[in-house]
Amino acid sequence: MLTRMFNDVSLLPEVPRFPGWAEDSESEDGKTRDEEAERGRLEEEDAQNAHSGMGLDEEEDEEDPEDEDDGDEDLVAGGDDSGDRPRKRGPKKRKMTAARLERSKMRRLKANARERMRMHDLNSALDNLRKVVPCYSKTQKLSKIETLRLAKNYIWALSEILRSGRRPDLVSYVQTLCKGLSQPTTNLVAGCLQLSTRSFLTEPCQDPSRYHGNEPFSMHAYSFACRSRLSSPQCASVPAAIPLRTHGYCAPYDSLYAGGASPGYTSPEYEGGGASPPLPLCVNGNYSVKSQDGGAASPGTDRGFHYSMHYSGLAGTRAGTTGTGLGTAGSGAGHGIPYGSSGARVHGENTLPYHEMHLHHERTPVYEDINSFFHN
DNA sequence: TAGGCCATCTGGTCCT
DNA sequence: AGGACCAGATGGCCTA
Repeated sequence: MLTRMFNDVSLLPEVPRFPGWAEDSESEDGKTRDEEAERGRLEEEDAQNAHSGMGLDEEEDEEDPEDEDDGDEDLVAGGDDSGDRPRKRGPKKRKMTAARLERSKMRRLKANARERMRMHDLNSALDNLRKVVPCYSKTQKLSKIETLRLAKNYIWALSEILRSGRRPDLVSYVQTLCKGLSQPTTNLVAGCLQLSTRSFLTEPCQDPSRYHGNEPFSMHAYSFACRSRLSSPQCASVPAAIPLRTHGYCAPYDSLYAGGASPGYTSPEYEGGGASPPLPLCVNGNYSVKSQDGGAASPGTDRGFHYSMHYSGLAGTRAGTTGTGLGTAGSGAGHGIPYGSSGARVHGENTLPYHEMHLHHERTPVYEDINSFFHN
């Protein structure tokens, strides 16, 4: 069930795809080609093993020459009914004839293959989960347990935002995300959010008052367009700091409401028409602190390039970019959490080329509910 | 080298 | 009988 849910991307918020993700080339069922190739290879291996008898217990390989005939009617109570020992209860064991042995081997091999596939599915689902939690890296994957913990914290944080109708400040947000995580993962998440670990580990956590804000989700103080990566030619011409919003909602929420659902939001900076899509502005929080200035690392070596808040709000882009009515809607519904002020600011650097931002999720009724909730 | 993480195999249990 | 799921065991790989 969980596996199915994780694999079913339609159940997940819309995720803009990073350039690196394109390599995954997922097939319809969410499996990558590599995984499918690997699966095929393993199945072949199993087929070969079935003939060679690899991976079987030694005792199973022992054959009783007396049982060469089909001994289905030969039953042994408890496996041993000789001597004075009382007969064991339970179903009578059948003698392992050669035929039964062979069938047993085949069953075991098939079960192994199924188990392998099941675990691959589970891992694939975990990979999908890694991509939608706030800290994603292709080069340094979160462990399974850390992924689950972070996901739980992330869900909790989002739920808290929805429940309270207030925006948390960055520090408390990161504290929430990092609750129960290991130190390395905590550092990673903090790095993703461009927050020094020390700045929040020393603070008491979970202060409800941190979810503050008189104007829910107003982003006047926190609107930063991400600086375009110097290495990204598509973004090279984007002004360094363009307010994501001049009024109203913050980036991630904009992306929930975009596509015409957000009355009053038409950022004047991006109202220009024309067929060419606007340059995307993002609020990705990147790990690459060193590349804040002009010394941005090259894409090939930029570790931080993968550490990203990939649910970047595309608030800088005008609504309805794709002409589908969905526009940029939802593509930022996620990590681009509106932070309250705690001195920490989110500086995104990654600006994704427009064509890298795939809108592969339909808007769900949930988004509509959220929309109506915040507009009532 | 110890410890963490992972993939795989395996047997048990439950369900169809 | 067979499949799904689970947990224990085991060995490999990697890193501090």
